[in-house]
Amino acid sequence: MEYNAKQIQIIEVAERLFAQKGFAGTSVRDIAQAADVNVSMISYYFGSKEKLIEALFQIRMTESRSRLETLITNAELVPMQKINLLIDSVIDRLTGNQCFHNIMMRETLSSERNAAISEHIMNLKMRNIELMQQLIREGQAAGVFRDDIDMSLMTTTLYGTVNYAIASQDFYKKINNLEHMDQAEFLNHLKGKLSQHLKSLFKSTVTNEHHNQN
Amino acid sequence: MEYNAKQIQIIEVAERLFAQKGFAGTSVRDIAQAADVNVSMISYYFGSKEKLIEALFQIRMTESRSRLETLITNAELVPMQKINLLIDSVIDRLTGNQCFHNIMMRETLSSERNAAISEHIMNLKMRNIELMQQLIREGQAAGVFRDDIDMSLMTTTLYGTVNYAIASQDFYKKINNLEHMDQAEFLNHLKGKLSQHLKSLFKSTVTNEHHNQN
DNA sequence: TGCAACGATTCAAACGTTTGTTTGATATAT
DNA sequence: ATATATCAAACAAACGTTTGAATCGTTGCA
Repeated sequence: MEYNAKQIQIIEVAERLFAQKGFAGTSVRDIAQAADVNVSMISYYFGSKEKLIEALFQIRMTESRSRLETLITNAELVPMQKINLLIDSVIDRLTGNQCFHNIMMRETLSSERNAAISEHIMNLKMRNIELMQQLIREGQAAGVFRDDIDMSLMTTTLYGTVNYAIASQDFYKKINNLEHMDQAEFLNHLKGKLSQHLKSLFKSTVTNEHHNQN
Repeated sequence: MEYNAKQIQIIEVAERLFAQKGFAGTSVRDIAQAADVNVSMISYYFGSKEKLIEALFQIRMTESRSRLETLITNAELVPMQKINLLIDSVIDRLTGNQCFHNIMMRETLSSERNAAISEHIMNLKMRNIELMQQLIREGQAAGVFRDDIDMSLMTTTLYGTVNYAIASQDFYKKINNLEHMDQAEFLNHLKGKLSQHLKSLFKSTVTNEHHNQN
């Protein structure tokens, strides 16, 4: 499915509004006005509001497909370097697509799920955890990673931390007295801090050195 | 502000529905039907749908106030034990009030914020981070914690991990082949895993031993 | 070049529902 | 008898979607 310029314009505006106010909280008239098109264009191009958000997911999901996989699997790096690469990649991906990941988080929080969207999210998570699994196994085979790593909880910490940091960035700004920064400057700062934090967190937990039971 | 039995019934039903479908996605008629009361009772008792969710926040926030503070500050425990107590307390609080924290997460993700609710959330986060700050300072004064701990990112990892784990519990269940468990059994399992995971994560990162720069 | 014909696009208006809230009559309890 | 609680019904506004006429850009033929 390819989309013309006007359709993409509508999708991008809808993405921003869905992130700001939620799917149910955004009316098709809101979207039409912000995208500067007639209300009926949304039904005309997408069929319905529901199909519009499905189109958004379809686009963003195919965009992200296999961007990282080859980079990580092919690089000739030691396992810990690959983990660090993965961490930075997740930080970049989530900070670079805040609106979409905001929407995805909202969908994850919902019980009444759109089937098509649920499957998109499920597929993405499967890919992510398989990638992580592969990296961990590599490190274990090389003898530098511990054998008792809880994979799904490591990914939970990775995505959970970055997601939560982005969601409460206003609070983080206030707490750390960074309100003087503009958005781009602040985001760079946050990315650097997150990268440093998560890398040191993962290093201490994942490597064999200095391992002691609690 | 005290509420009678019927009001509490309405609030609890609303909490469940807001968590399942979002605030905007839940109609007052949904709530009235699920709570088995007439539609007009919501306006009658709370004034409006907006005031209803504010009442929910007011109740849940005052409930949680100063439950933990005294427990932690007064206990005669070593700093690391206090941190572990904090971790378990956060896990208990978030798993025990999934609906409410789901709603709070949704509010955090929103840009168009209700002022009263924003302030409740801000106050809660302030209390949480001050508590963490106090514990960390104690450990540093005792010489067992590192001096360069990023407080706000540690809390981000703590809350982010637990929140994300709860939000994607269905996925976690599927990944770890735990679909045979009933909800209570699974939740216990998840709490145990989270506790173990976060404690080991914090221990390696926070303590002075084996510290090496990356 | 001129023009008819065509499908794709755009629009204001209207459609039928659903929304949050109010009303006014009735029931219950103190 | 007085205040509180409950209800079906009605309210205007907002909702997602459809309609049908108007406009646009391209193509085929004279």
